[in-house]
Amino acid sequence: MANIQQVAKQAGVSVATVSRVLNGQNSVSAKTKMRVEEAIKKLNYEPSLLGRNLRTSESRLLLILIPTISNPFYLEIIKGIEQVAISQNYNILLCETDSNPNKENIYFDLIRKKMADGIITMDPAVNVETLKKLAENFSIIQCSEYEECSGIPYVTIDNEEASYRAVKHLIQIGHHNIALMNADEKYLFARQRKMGYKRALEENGITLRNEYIISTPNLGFENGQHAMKKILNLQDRPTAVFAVSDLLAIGALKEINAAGLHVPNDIAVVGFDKIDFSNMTNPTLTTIAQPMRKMGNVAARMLIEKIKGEEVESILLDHELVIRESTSR
Amino acid sequence: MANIQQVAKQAGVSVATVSRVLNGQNSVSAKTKMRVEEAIKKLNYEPSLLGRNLRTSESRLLLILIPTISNPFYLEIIKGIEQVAISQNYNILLCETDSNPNKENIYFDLIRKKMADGIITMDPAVNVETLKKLAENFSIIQCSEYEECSGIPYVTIDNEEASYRAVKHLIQIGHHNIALMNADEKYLFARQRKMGYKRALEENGITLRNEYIISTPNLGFENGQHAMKKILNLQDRPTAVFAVSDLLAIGALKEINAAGLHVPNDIAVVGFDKIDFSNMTNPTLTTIAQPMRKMGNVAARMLIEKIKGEEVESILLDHELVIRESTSR
DNA sequence: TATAAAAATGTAATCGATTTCATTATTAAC
DNA sequence: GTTAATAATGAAATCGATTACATTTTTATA
Repeated sequence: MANIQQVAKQAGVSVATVSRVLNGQNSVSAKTKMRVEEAIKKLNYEPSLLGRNLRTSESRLLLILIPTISNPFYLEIIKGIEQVAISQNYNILLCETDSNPNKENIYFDLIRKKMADGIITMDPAVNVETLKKLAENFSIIQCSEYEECSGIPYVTIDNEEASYRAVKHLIQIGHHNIALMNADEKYLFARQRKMGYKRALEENGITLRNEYIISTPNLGFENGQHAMKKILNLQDRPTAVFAVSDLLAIGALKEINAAGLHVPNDIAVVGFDKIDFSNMTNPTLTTIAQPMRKMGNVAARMLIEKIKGEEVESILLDHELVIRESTSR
Repeated sequence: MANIQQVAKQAGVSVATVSRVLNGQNSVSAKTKMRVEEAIKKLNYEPSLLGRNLRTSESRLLLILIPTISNPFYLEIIKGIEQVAISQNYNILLCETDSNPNKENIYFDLIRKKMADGIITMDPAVNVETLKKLAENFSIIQCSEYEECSGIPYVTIDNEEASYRAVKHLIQIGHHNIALMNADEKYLFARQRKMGYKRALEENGITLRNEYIISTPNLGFENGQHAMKKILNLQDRPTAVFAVSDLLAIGALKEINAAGLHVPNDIAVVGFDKIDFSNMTNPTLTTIAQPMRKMGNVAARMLIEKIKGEEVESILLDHELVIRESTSR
């Protein structure tokens, strides 16, 4: 495990010259460059990033905060982030917060202690104040879910509009009794999607029924099952369900099946996200496709710009309604 | 952004003393300790890990190499690793290799350049020689999949036995024509599971039929669909399928359904891994449960021991057959 | 060939912590 | 009240790179 000093000695030059070769500066003569490269090869030298990072005051590490690693929705975003990060010589540290402020704090500490250069958070509902304060001194980008008045740049989709389209689709194929399986309204996206749902109903002269709106604490499969159970027990059973996450929708699918009912004949189902599994269910799931890969790309690009000290603006990306078996007979 | 010098100045002590307070050494008098702590608070000081890491020659970062982030099988292992890592003050860098040597090399470089203290790899089939050489100088543990004669410690399950049990279960419920949906035999686990399959057949006097063994390049959902298509086209269609991964099995389920056949009445299906989704399908999937969480825990513990310079031994963990709807009528 | 300009190289400071060793302050023992 | 032992503190080296600035070498120009 040689260091730069030993390489310099071996090549008969100063450490500065070795460093110049290492960083591809062209103020080194071809001859010395050769000598240095030979020394590097001979000693099997690899420059330590610990030394470099201290000197340059950067870690080239980006933090990604997600509530849970179990929702495939995030995975595709992560891939998108990584793609850009790697190409710009950054690496990513994946941080599962479990929406737990304590766990989140462990990762916040990493940026406070200079072990990370920036944060992409997909879980800003926790610890908003800390996040805001942190954003004053460090580079932070919000991805998918965001805090409205935090002043922290974000990339996301138009949730209200997406939700509106999903519900409108159900109405167009003839449904009037449409349930909304929503997330906890502490999440902005939940509030937005509810608005879209309402707008679609209103525009089509359908009266909103509060008992048709069910809220779940999380976006997991089991939550979908549980919520669906409640829906199936309603007096006037809805003929369609719009779930704000594919996992919820898949849980609903399962529960409807278990009740001996048929999708979409008895109950139509629409999900949200277009995770890979939404195509593996039986029937396949109609859903709103989010441009997850692109969202990741954009978030990473924004963050890196922010780290460089540039101004960045928030961005809304497009979404798409993907009609599949769960809404077509 | 204060540094240790400024804190020392503010508190009227030397940097050594500040460092001692920081690291909780008890050779500091209560009075000075107070003064230092006040200075820290006043200056809002956070010690830089860049400086510390250079001095201590460690990064406290662990690399986790996985072929793809899309298979939930790995996610639970990762959680297990993280649990132990965090508790020991390590952080993990998740590295998706796509089984691509070039991508793998990017991450290998991270350890060569001291930016990581160790590696847990779940994808040793790529770049075996490089891995072996790396293991001479750095701490590496293999998890789940491993290279037999590499001399690198591993934690995994008894794949042959697990496979044997799965197939035996199918035989016990009356099946004789059992297909094996296997992975590419370049993977050790694929070879081992094939052996278990063979042993179960032999012990029960069932003749092995080569056309019943289908091999897929990857463990994805689509591979399962594709392989199942082939199986359904066989002259003498098997009445049961054992797939070496839940994703494959879920793909198979889908395909069987699409063909208008019923699981398990027409064809029984057994998967492998017990990923969360194996319980969300319809019917739910009989599968071999791997102790993923524990495997992650153990791998992390082994790696940290190895980093400390201790000797570590390879470990085999228990597995379990979970019987669900796809094999019970 | 002498001199100025440009290119190549070296010296030493620097990043921000930890830690060894030396020194000073405190306590204990007689 | 000494002296020895112990506790507390500080000075300075160190980890391994980068880089500003100084110096030397080379090239270009007249």
